[in-house]
Amino acid sequence: MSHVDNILEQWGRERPDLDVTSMGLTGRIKQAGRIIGREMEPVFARHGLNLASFDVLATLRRSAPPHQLSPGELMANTMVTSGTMTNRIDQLVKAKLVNRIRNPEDGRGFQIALTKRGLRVIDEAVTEHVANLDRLTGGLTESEFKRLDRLLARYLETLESL
Amino acid sequence: MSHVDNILEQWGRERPDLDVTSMGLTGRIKQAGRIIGREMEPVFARHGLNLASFDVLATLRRSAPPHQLSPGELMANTMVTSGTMTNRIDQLVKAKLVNRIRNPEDGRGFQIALTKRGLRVIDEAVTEHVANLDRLTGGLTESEFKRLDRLLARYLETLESL
DNA sequence: GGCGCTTATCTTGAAGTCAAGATATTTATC
DNA sequence: GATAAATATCTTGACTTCAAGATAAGCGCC
Repeated sequence: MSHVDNILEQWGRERPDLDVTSMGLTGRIKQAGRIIGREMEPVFARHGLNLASFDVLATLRRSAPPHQLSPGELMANTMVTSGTMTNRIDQLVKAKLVNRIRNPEDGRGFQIALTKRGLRVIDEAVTEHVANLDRLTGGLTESEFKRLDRLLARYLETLESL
Repeated sequence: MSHVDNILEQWGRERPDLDVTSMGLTGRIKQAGRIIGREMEPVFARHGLNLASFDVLATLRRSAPPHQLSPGELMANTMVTSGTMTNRIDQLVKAKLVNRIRNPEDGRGFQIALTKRGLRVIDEAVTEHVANLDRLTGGLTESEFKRLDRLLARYLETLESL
């Protein structure tokens, strides 16, 4: 029995006036997200990355060649604040995985570009990351996977239109 | 179309060699978890709490009367480290929502107990929290909700036995 | 062309977390 | 009953994040 079921049972005993059905679904989503996140980290670590740096490098990698984005575009894609992004970029520059390139047409802006090494590192890391995600979803049958994926997509739709 | 679908599409263009199907499902779970977390915060804030303090108070509240647990038990239930728990308890003591009670039978240990005010605050907060979670799942039909919940429980089962 | 407004990025300070180690108490062994 | 091992909790230092504000460069209107 899952951690989440325990919590629901306890609430049922101590606050029987509450209907905690919705807490079950949301709790399971958050719990699954935590476990997935925890299981992702070792793969990143093997390539000298963490979730933060992987996130930035992957965002650059999947953007069209020449795999360059401004800090502002990276912020929008990764949903972190400007301070966080400055910090992340600083580290990646230090690790020689990206370069800051001054934008010649707008002196306020930069382009963040993958270095040759950055491209190699993220390509290797993503390949292994996908294999890891396959492992993390491998306990489901194909039918279960499809139904869960479809229902999650539907749920996200309702969440994102709140 | 969701943020997650965009990411999958980009990977499909830039790394067509990868099968990113599993990234879809895991990405949706993590994204849904993020949104749910973000939407939960304002409710906690209305009661002077954040996710961390709500978590501790709720764990105490749903434990059997007299709603007391040791820091170690709280750590096990909330899955944070000892330093974090000490910090959380300190704040709750300062806010007069819990008391540290020396354990007379084991001088190493404490019991953390809800104060009268703590009990009132968490009871009010949980009631509103559940209503909020109802709102966050209200976009699904009853049938969709049930099927999603069941599949998530099944998926968690596979994850927790990794 | 200059003055203010907007935009892009960085800096600062506060908060929360963790890992590692310190402290204090109990339990076990002799 | 003294000493060692185990246990429970707290302390410290480093790290990441965010919000708010600072800095710097472009843009528009007179």
